[in-house]
Amino acid sequence: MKFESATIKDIALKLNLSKSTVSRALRDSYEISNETKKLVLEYAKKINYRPNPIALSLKERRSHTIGIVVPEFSNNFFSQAINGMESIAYSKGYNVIITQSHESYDREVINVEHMAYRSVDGLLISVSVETDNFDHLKKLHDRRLPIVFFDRIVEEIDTYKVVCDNFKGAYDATSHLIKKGFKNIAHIASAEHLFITQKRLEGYRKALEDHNIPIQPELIKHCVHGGKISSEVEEAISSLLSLKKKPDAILSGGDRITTEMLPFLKKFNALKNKIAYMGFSNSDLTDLFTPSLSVIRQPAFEIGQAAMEQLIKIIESKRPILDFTTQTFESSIIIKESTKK
Amino acid sequence: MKFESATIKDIALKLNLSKSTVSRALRDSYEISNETKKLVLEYAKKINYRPNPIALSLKERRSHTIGIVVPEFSNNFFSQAINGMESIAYSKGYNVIITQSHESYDREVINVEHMAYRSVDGLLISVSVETDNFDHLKKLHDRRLPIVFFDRIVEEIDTYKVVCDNFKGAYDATSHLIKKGFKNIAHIASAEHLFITQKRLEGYRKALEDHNIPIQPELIKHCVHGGKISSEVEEAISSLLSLKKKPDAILSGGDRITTEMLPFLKKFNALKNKIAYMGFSNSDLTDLFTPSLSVIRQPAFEIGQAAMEQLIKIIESKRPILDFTTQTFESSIIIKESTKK
DNA sequence: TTGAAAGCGCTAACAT
DNA sequence: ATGTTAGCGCTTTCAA
Repeated sequence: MKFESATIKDIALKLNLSKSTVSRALRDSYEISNETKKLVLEYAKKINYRPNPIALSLKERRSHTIGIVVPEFSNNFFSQAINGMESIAYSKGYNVIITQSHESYDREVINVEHMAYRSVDGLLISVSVETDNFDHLKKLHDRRLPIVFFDRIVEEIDTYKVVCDNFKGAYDATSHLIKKGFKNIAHIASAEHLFITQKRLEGYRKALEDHNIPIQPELIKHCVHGGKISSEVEEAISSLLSLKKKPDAILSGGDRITTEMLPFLKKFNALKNKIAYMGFSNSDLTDLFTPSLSVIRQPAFEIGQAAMEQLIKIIESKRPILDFTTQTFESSIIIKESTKK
Repeated sequence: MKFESATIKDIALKLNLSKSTVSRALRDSYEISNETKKLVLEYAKKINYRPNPIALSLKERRSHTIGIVVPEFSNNFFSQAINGMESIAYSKGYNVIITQSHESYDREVINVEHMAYRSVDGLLISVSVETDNFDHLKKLHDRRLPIVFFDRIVEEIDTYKVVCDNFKGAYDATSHLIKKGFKNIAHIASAEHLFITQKRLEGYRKALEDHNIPIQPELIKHCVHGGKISSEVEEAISSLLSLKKKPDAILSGGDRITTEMLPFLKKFNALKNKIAYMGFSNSDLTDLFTPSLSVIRQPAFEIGQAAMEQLIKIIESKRPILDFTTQTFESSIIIKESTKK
């Protein structure tokens, strides 16, 4: 089943003009007489002519389309960031196509290549939790495909990056817990190799240090799949809860982990004495939980906007950009009931 | 900044062959000698040659790419449906690009046209809440672009459609409330012109009728933006709550409305006597609310899978399909605390 | 077994 | 002011 539409040739034939004249008339070129323009424009309108963007892309090597690759939409941080990206892109005349890696390295590679070869003008990406090899991105970067990283950035590729101050987010949250009087604070972190995991872990550690609390390695758990697999979160929690010296508070290192851990903690807290918890989360619904959830919230929309702005800057820059910067946003700590002493 | 990659021409030049020979060798044509093939393949591999899909699309009028348009990702129903679609598409060798209409008619038109002209092989769409003119879709449908509707379907366009039994979902939910002993059941519905709104409303009405409860028009509210605007939900609720004869239960007609109404009801219920509530929702988090939320859940993943299967069926069909069917899935009623008497 | 040439839809340099 | 031609990367007749 094919999908046909009118071409310049059709117009040229019908009007007894050459393709180039038609092309020029459509683009309102100064060299075309008003009558001809009018003729062409009218007929084009009549048959609902639309330039074929595929042909245009082939010709111009530009598609005015930007590719976005995120781990998953159901994570609110990403859907909000995407909204920010779209708002900028649309205002600057770009279209946007979006795919999910589903936290799979293989899927990410396929999606990235598909987009690149589909001639997107640039790529905005937050890598999957599995991704610890960056060749697929390096290759494209070396070939001058504009790329901007956000959130889960790739340190070793030199381009614009937009992140949250993950160190500070975790530091502030941990400090808050300490000030509240919690002593045994556990951290359920995401995959170890992720840059943001490392930063958040550092923030957690530093807060403990600064308050002279010894770091207990058994209180630090990693979720290899970033919480995507419920059982890994369950295991992390149950191993924490089976320690001789149980934690009295838990800090989650990622959106997915945060929501996955809630049912387990809720069940546990219903029986025994309370464990406080908080975590990174951009969900809109955290106030509706009982207890309402204390969270570290990232300005996802703004991060998305900034990333898109940087990307378009690269795309539209005449000369190669040399001094790439990393833009850092502040996250905010929102204290609710789940961290009440 | 341009993004260059190796072409058939490069290979031909380097190997002193013609473009056509190289093309054939790459496609393993029988007419090419094994030596030549080997030569070409090796060199192609060496320079990491990839065919340019833009050129291919221009030539073949096929992109092996499917476009998906949904109102918004943050609605779990849609992100789950997308996951179902992807699972089928990938298994059949298609790629997928996704956009959000943000419940805006204008944005939907732009996205749909962008995809169509970007040469997607087919389109999967659930229309925005604002969409009550379908010309943009009819036009493409008339031009033989394969389209499948899911969830928010367009009745008047003849193609495959995949939906939930919205009538039954609302009917069962309302019946449940009635059996629980609620007498004054309100319904906060989505935009009136949407087909699914009508079906859900019908289900609600029919359940009341079947139980000999008179329908009170003042208990039926519509959210023109489908709950996307928090204030419209607030207004609906406060006008319900200011009735002389207040409802004792509320049925929400859409995911977005459901989550938006929760804070208001929670606040209200904290003070006065309880109002029960339930609604359509595919959120993973409804069990974490207090009270845990009774919901009508749709098999979003399966709906997505079915829709994608139908679409690929159209795309790959040699002859035009004449007898289009509408596939209907059952939703399930999950009873939790929010509807306890 | 290989090559030359046309064509997909469009633009642009180069005629006229 | 308009037409001719070449070319973007690829496939595919048609010739050799």
